[in-house]
Amino acid sequence: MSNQEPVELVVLGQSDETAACCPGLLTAPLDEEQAVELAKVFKALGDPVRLRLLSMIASRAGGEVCVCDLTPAFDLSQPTISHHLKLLRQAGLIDCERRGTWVYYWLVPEMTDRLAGILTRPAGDPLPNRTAPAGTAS
Amino acid sequence: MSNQEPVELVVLGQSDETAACCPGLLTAPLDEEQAVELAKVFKALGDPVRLRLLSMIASRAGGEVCVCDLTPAFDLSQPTISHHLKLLRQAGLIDCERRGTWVYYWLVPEMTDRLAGILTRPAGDPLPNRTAPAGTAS
DNA sequence: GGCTTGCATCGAAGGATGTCAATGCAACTC
DNA sequence: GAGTTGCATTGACATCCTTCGATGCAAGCC
Repeated sequence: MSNQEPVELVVLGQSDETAACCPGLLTAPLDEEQAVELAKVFKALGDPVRLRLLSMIASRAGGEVCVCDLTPAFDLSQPTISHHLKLLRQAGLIDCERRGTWVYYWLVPEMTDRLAGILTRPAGDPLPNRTAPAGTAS
Repeated sequence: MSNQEPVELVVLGQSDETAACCPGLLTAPLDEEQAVELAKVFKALGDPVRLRLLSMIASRAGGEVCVCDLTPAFDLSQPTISHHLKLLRQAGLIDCERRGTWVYYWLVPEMTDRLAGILTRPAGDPLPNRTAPAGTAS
């Protein structure tokens, strides 16, 4: 289950040029290819249901959640939840494994770590005091 | 320009209960309302064009970029770029100001900081060694 | 005033996305 | 084996998103 589809994103175990990547979104202009890859991950986070699924999975004590615990938490059909889980998995944010009748999901913390890093600006960045951009115009 | 539409998201200057929010996505299950608000921001990041726009704006030396410098960097029409900038602005990720003929955009670092925080897991989190989930099943 | 330039807004068109009921399939129970 | 349960996949449908050309509007220039 964890390794049957070749579709998974590889923003993580990236190769060479993209590995040099991630000084972060905020320090140098992203090139087209990097942007396309990153956008897939953010798009996966761009839905309330998926965000709640991810947080339910991530905050679970044992680190894993059975789908049977996730589905009833929503007012949505089982196929819909299954679909959202699939998208999160394809984005590399979670992974899963079947154990007997049940399927368990867990967070891939390397991916959220990476996103956090990408959104973090370099240490001594001034935070320009733009509290009042002033009436230069408008 | 910075303050004409009441549409802007307020995931930032949030009020009370949501202010207590943000121990982060990864530590406690998100409630519905938080998820909806957060999803809007991530959705804004879920497009390659917007990611590139954001990174071009964020990584700019002076901290600001004129639209006239952004538009020619893409193979897209001017209205399309304008639309993407609007979405980024509504998400609270950037802001802008008109100066004479030109409009300048800049990053709202508080928002990216907040996102980074949301995606950061608590310090001593074990990073479960799931390198090989083993053949428990599948 | 009239003209030009820079950018936003307005429809419209096509594709992508979220959702569901129906179905398929694996595993467990009898 | 037959039946049941847990989850994924399929196909259909409504909605949303991205993109465009056309247009509007503000600001500077003649």
